[in-house]
Amino acid sequence: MSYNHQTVEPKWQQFWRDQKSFQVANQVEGKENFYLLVEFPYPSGNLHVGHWYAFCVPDIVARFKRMQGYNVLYPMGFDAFGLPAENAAIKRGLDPEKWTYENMDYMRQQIGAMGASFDTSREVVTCDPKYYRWTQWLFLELFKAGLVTQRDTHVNWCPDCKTVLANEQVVDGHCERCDNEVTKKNMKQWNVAITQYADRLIDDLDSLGWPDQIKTSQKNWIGRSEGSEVDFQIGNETVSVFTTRPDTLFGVTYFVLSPEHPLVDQISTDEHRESVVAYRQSVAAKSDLERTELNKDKTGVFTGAYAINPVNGESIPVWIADYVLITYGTGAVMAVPAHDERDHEFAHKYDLEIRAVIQNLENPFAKEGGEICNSDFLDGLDVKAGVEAAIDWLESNDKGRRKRNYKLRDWTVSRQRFWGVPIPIIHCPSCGPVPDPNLPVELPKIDDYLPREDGRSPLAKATDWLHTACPQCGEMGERETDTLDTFVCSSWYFLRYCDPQNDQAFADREKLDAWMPVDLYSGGSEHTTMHVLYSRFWHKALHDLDLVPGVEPYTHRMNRGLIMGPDGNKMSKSKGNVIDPDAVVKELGSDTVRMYLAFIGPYNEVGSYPWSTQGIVGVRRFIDRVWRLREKVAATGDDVAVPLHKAIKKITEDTASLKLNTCVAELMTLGKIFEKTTAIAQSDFEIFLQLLAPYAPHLAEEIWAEFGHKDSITQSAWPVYDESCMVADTVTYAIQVNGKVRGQLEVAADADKDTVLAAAREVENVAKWLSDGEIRKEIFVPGKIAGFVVS
RNA sequence: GCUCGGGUGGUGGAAUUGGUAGACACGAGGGACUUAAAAUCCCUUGCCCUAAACCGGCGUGCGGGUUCGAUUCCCGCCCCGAGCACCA
Repeated sequence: MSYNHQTVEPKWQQFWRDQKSFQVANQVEGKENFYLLVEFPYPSGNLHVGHWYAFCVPDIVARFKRMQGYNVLYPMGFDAFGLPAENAAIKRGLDPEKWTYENMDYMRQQIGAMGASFDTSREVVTCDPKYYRWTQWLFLELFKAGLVTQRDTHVNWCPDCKTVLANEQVVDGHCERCDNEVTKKNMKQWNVAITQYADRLIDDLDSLGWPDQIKTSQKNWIGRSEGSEVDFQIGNETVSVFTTRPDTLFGVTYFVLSPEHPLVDQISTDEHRESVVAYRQSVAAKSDLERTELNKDKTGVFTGAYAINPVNGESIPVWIADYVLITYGTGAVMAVPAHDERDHEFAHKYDLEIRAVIQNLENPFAKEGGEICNSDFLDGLDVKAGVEAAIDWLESNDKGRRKRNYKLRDWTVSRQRFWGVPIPIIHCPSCGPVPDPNLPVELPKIDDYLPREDGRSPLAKATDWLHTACPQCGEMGERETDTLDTFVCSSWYFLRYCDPQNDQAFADREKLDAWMPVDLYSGGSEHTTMHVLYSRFWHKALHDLDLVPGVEPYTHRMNRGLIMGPDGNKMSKSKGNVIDPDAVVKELGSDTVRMYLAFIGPYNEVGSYPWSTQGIVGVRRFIDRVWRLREKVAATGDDVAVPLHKAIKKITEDTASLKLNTCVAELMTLGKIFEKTTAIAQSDFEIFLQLLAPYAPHLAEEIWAEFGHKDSITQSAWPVYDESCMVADTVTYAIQVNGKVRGQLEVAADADKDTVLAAAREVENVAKWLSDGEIRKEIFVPGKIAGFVVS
């Protein structure tokens, strides 16, 4: 009878539920804890192939580690607040809460049908007041520590979502969620001081064994550069500039302020005021995208003012130009057209002086006109050494300050949207912003939750909720109406998994000590400069407040690849190339899908793999073959010790390093060997089933039970290989002449060098090649190569 | 432009302290079983040479180098993907 996954799989899923097979205690005597984390999903309403790839393939590792004797935490939950759920609800005219909870119910079923070994008793739902009470509490801890402030901020505004976005949520000038073009606004917003942690976020990466790709992405995003700050006088005002090239100070020929710089009005002369005002208006009207467009012609106007270069007292013109950004450095730059491409382009256009700096040891700051030059130092002095020398010179003349700058901006966390965590702050006319001690501050029920054009959150419509007394002085105040960015919710959810029911604290410290840091965190590469960066920061901030152990939340982070449609393109409804996992599971089974996804490519590398409707059939054929193999099982069978122990070794090592595709290949190879036997010893086949169990758990359980086992195979101990069982009686040597293989030789495994080489000479084809000349050298690689060099 | 990955059959991919390139799977071709088909099983499958096999030659993006031997190490290019990008 052929294998019927439609009855077998639900049976074992029910068994695991009934037995609470995957509920994990925080401590188990004699077992080491292992925390495996996957990113929890948005409750979008349906699981797609990407979810399967994200949840089921790491599940192989969870099951493997469990059998190896680890106490494994593999939890699941829902990232339930935020724009995706809200926008979907708006589109369908539904209540976001109802929509979200219905979706979660459906997705729980789908996740159950995967057969993944999640500990569902630890489920975390971020829109549940029992959860977001602690999101609010943690937010207030950061507020009290001075890491959260409300202030005027140059923000990214999505006109479609009608809310502020963090820098990380703007992709190439477009909203990360809806892809509309983002505009700039100046608004009073809540900011979290992630920039205070910029250095630690970079430097602590060194201690983590993460892939370089992830580390460098984060470093690029944080964008640290080292240089110095130099003061220029403009009239009575002192304006600092940040420069990475203080060694070019003698080549400064003009000075540029960002159009938004607060001093522009003050320093502009009457003669130039009109053009300055006009220019500032034209810049303000531009979107971020227009302003930063590549190869854009540089523009700017002269203010009429002059600045004094501190190193030589020279008077240089002050311009404003939008290639200088108000959000970086001091919003002002010293322009060195001979040594900076942008300054050069600008100087060329507006006919400003270009002056190169030639540095040598006798006369360090000689000057000379010229075109742009990149190598500025003679006699082997490199730029870095020159910069160091320049900073020394500036400091000895009381002009220099060493300074670091970052591209990273503070994290703007307030959102003008309904479906999020209310910011637990009360604005009091006398006391200012005051934390609300009565947590949770629940999201008010309102009928019209649509976002508004004016930038005010819809929560402002809940007037009863809005007006409340100041917890400090009792005066009537107003609640903050903005909600928190959903990335705040996800910055600590992995902590809550350690202690999900706790109503006294966000998590008990002992339980955090037991589980944290996460041993392996698998997720999508799109979160490298969003969620992963935010949560690292959040964790460090909590650590500084002595709320969590350790400075890093994740020991190892890996980015998974992408499953593409059968045509090689990203799956999308419009392309008609979407694979519905539910349909495939119905046809071929959950074991087949998960094993196929493991087989499709290495999980420890970021790649994109096209789904092959034919390829998955190959995996199903293997499952059917295993099912048929069990009929050959007897008390004793053929000797398969060598391939069996090789397979144990290979699968143990490669599962641990997430090369799951080669493990599936090895299982298939071993399956073929069993097919060639006349009978299979039950003890051998049980080892095979154990190796198979993480990959095809339902099938493995079914046959395991057929053999009379009462306990789940997931509770059995992972097989251990024995090196002595892996030694074959004979080995095959490749025989090379001048590096080319000319023959093969099978000899006893323990044959020594002389024996092998002597026999190798006699191999017919080899002898022919040796007769051409004299043997100059002999090569011997035990067990592999015997070789001769002739000439 | 800077940074980090990567380029292997018709396809997805194996194999690197340098040691028989192409495991495993898909696809393709041939055969067995069958009245027939499906399913299953067996054989072949990098390219060239050959009727076929042996033998031989070529072959891991391109060009050099080191070595008895290079997908692997070194130098110089090309291409693809990802991140950053008017960041001073």
